[in-house]
Amino acid sequence: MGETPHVSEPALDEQIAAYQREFADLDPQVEQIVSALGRLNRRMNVAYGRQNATLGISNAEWEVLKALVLSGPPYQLGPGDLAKRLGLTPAAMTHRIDRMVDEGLVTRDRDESNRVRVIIEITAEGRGKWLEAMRLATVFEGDLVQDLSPEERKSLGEVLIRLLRRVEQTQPDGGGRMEDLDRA
Amino acid sequence: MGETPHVSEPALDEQIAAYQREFADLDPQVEQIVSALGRLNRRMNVAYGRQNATLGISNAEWEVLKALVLSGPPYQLGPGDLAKRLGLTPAAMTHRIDRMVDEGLVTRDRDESNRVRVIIEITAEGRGKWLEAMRLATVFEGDLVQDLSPEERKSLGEVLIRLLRRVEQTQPDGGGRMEDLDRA
DNA sequence: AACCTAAACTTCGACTCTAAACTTTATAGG
DNA sequence: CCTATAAAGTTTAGAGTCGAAGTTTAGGTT
Repeated sequence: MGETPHVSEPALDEQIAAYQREFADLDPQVEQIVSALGRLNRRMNVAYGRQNATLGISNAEWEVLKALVLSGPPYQLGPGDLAKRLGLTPAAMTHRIDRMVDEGLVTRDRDESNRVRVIIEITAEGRGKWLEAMRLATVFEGDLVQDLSPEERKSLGEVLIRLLRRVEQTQPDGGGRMEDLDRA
Repeated sequence: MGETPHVSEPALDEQIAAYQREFADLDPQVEQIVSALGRLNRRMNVAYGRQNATLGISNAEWEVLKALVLSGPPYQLGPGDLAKRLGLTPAAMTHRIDRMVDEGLVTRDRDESNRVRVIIEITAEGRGKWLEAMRLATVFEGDLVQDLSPEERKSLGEVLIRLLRRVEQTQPDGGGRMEDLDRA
C-alpha cells in the first residue's frame, strides 16, 4: 500500500472559476455539486486508508472482509461472487485472496459437494480486524457529519439516494472498478 | 483501459440492514449518507469512463488535460506540478506523459532557461478532446441532477462543501490517489 | 573555480489489476 | 458410456502505479 503522494489541488472556488473561464456552457451550481462529491470521496478514502493501515490491512482487504461479514452467516462466499460484489475481475480476486489467506484474514477451501467451487470464509482474526476498522470508520464518519443538523442529515441522505437512483437508471449496471478520479 | 467487470452489489437498503445486524453501534442515517456517496461516486466515474472511451481517451488522460486547461494560459505545467495536482508520484506522471505525447495530446519540452525543468503543454488535439469530453460530461451531469429543484441543488452544494471543509480540517492534506473503494 | 546541496525528472524493481487463455469439474445429449 | 458444453477458478502476459535510487542542472559556499 505505502504512503500516498502529496496532493495540492487548487481551492474549489478557484477551480470552478477556471472552469467558467475555459468552458462557458457550465452550470456552476452543478459543477459545485459534482466537484465537491469527487473531492469528498477521495479525501474519505484516504482517511479510511490511513485508519486501516494502523490495523495492518489495506482498503482492498477491508472491502473483502466487509463483503464476507455483510453476506451473513455462515460468512462464506466464492471468489466469483466476491469479484462481482467488489467489481473486480476473477483474476484479481484470486490474487487478492492469495494474500489474505497468507495473512490469515480468510481461508480458502474446495467445496466437496461441487469440486469446481471454492469457498472463502472469514477467520476470527479477519472478523476482528473488520470490527476494529468499523469502529474507527464510524468515529470518523460521526465527526464528518458533526456540523449537520438532524434535518440536514436526513435530507442529504435522501437527496443522495435520489441521485444514485437516477445514475442507476441512466447507466444500467455493468460498471466496475475505476481509477479514482477527481472530477473537481 | 479496457472493459470493466460486471458489478452486482446488494441494494442499498439491504446493505444497511446487514450493517445493523453485524455492527450494532451504527447510525443508519450516517451510513446512508456515506454509502450513497461512495456508490454515487463510483457510478459517475464509470459513466465518465464510458464517455471518454468514445473519444479515445481514458479518465487518467482526461485528468491531465483538465489540469492543463484549468491552469490557464499558456496551458503549460511541469510533470512535478501535474503529479501534485493529480495526486500521483512523479514516476507515474512520467509514464502517463509518455503515452500522452505518443498520442499527440500533449508535448514535452525542456525549459531552456532552466534545463532541469520540463514543460508539458496541451496540444490543439488535446484541447479539442477535453472540450468534447466536457460537453459529454455536462450533459450527463445535467441529467443527473434533473430531478432536483433549484433549492435542492443549492443546499446540496452547500452541504457538500461543508463536509469537504470538515474533512480537510480533520485530515490535513497529503492524501493522494487511492484505489476506488465502495464504502457501501 | 571547485565543491556541495537541493530540485526536477527519469529509471528500476516490485506489486496489483485487466484481459485472455487454460484447467478442472459438472451436466446434458446422443 | 462418451463426448460436448458450460461454469468456476487459476495462470499468464501486459499495463499502470509506487517507492527508492539515479541523473542532470542550478545555485550557493569557501
